[in-house]
Amino acid sequence: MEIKKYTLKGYTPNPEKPLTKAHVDGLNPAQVQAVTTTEGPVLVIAGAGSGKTKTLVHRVAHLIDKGVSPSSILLMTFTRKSAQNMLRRASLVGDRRSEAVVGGTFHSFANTILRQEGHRLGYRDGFGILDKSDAEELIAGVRADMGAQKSDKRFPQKGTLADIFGKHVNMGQSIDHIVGREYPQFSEFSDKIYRIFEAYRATKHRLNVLDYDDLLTELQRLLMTESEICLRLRQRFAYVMVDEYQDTNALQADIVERLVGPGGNIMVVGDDAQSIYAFRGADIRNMTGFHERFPDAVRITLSENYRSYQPILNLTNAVIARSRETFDKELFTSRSGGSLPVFVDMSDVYMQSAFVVQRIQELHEDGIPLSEMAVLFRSGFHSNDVELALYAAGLPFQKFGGFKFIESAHVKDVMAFLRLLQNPSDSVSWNRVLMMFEGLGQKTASDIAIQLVAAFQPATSMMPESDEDRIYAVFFRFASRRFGTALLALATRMSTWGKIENPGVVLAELLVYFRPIFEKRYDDTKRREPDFDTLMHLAAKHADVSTFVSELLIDPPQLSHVGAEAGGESDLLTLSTIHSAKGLEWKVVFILSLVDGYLPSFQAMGDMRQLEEERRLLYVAMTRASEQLYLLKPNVEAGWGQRVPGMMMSRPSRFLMEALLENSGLLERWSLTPETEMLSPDFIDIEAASDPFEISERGDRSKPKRYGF
DNA sequence: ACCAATGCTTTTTTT
DNA sequence: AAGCATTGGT
Repeated sequence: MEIKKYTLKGYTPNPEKPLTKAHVDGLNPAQVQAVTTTEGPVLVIAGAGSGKTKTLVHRVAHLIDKGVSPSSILLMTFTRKSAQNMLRRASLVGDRRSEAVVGGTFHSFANTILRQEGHRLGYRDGFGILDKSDAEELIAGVRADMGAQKSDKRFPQKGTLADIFGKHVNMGQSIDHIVGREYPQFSEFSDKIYRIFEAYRATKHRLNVLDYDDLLTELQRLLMTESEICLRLRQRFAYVMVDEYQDTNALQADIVERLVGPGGNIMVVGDDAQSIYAFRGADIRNMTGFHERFPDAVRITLSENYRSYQPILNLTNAVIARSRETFDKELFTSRSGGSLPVFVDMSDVYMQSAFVVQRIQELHEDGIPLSEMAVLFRSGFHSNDVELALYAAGLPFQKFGGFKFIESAHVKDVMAFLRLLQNPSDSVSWNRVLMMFEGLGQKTASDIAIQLVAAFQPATSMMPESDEDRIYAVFFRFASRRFGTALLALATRMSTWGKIENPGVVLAELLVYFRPIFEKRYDDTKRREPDFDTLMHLAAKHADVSTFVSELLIDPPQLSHVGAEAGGESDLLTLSTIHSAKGLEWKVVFILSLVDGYLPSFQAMGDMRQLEEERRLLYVAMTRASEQLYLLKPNVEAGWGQRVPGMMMSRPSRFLMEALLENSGLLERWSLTPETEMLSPDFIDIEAASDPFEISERGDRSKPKRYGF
């Protein structure tokens, strides 16, 4: 039946809320400008705590109220969680329509597009995704095939190769160039490294898998070669916003540019002072050179800080003042009052833990919820001792960053089965699964895996075969081996699982099968057990196995650990690496082990660029605090570090000392007495202080060993 | 030839 | 805690 079109004149689609100024109320002039400048390219320099998220949220609501369709707004953020957060907040400011906004990370966006259009690039349906360790394993295999013999003792390790490949791809520079600059010791091999890279690429294609970088490069290739799709996407996403732009790399910037096209509407938001991902190719020139890419870009700077009290800002400003930023923005606030950041010097990490626990308990008793407090640190393991102390004190916490639970061996075991259901030619997962059988080792596993991959190549036979038939065909060749029966039993199971849609159900069945293997393989099953519940919980959120698997790999929950008492608690203390704390804030922040060697970390010393990144890391950590900031400095022993094991590190972070050079009154110092009992704030004049802040003569930067004594 | 158990080393930060 | 290299056992 034909439906007649009838146009209502002078009528725009009815927003659930009328067009009002609601979306600019409560914003400062710069924020209003950012919200209302909707057309053309816009660069927003947003200092820490300057209401960046609020601005983005209001902008989304504003666009929707203007009549822009929510599904034509694309919001790129650092994690899926932060996208969801923003869209939830936007729905409070505006209405529920904002939930239809497309949001996520570059990788998840690429994944979505490639699932739809990947066949144009030669991928079969249900391509798999390799996480970092899978990728490294595959690289190791390729390297072995190409005969990087043992005699080449100095040939790069798989992890190094992966790093080189990653930088090559993300920074858009030749392998030769990267190796020459960052790995000069391998210069002579750069030819061979390049050949391994090409072979690795071919292998991935054969296995129908993409690694993290491929998600981006293949999206880029799609945009380049399929102009029709590119144009369609440009029309579809008429308004693009990118958060944390300072942490994007050349590849991502190129994708943005292609996606937006000439004359498109793009807003990027970032803060060069908070750029902390250069180690994986992030390039600040995406921000500083924004005007070269988009000449008519409007630049807006948000520098009023709504988060922290002035004393905290004074210190953070002093820390960052010594780095050379491109965009000047001394942060200021109208939040008066607040106490000085506290510096506590302690003799070892046990004392540090005792202090953290006791102070948190006191503040908690004073009425500050645990969820308003955080303990931050440079590297995952820096919090080990604090975690033990928190357990002992019965304080519930959650830990972000460092090892993720998805990376632990038993979780990877389970996931390997699921990934094979998604993509049966994933030889990395086959290897993992096959090695679980008794009497089946490295060699046989890889033999079987090779045959399986061959069986899944397209056009192997004229007859269309089902996945399970192909698997059976291969397994039958090994039926007479010791593990033959078990192998065939697995094939049967897999074909059953393959028919179930609901990932929760598949996982439950899978766990029944896996449990005996699990019990035998691990001796600390008690500790690992709870992760299966977590997995079940996550699986329940997804519609099918394939999306469950890829989402878990692309946007893994950052949670690495939940404290024992934390089961049903809702008021949890946060422990987090500084990287994972990006964009968040708490009333009270403790920064652990502010020792030269931990922050800056050893490995960053001796390289100015890396050192500068460490400084920004400290800046990010300190600007997370709104009311109270505790800087902790125990003496630590360099245990297993490559450099001088056993060396005592007792100098406060150089960044802190430098910040205090001109004004030592930025801090308050507390001294602890060993009776577990804490003294009331004990004001010590920094000038009069003894050892820790004494500025000694420093050697040149190329000799990092001199620091720390 | 292949598997599996044992002991040594390594650990930044993450999509 | 997981990966590596070595070695002993089948």
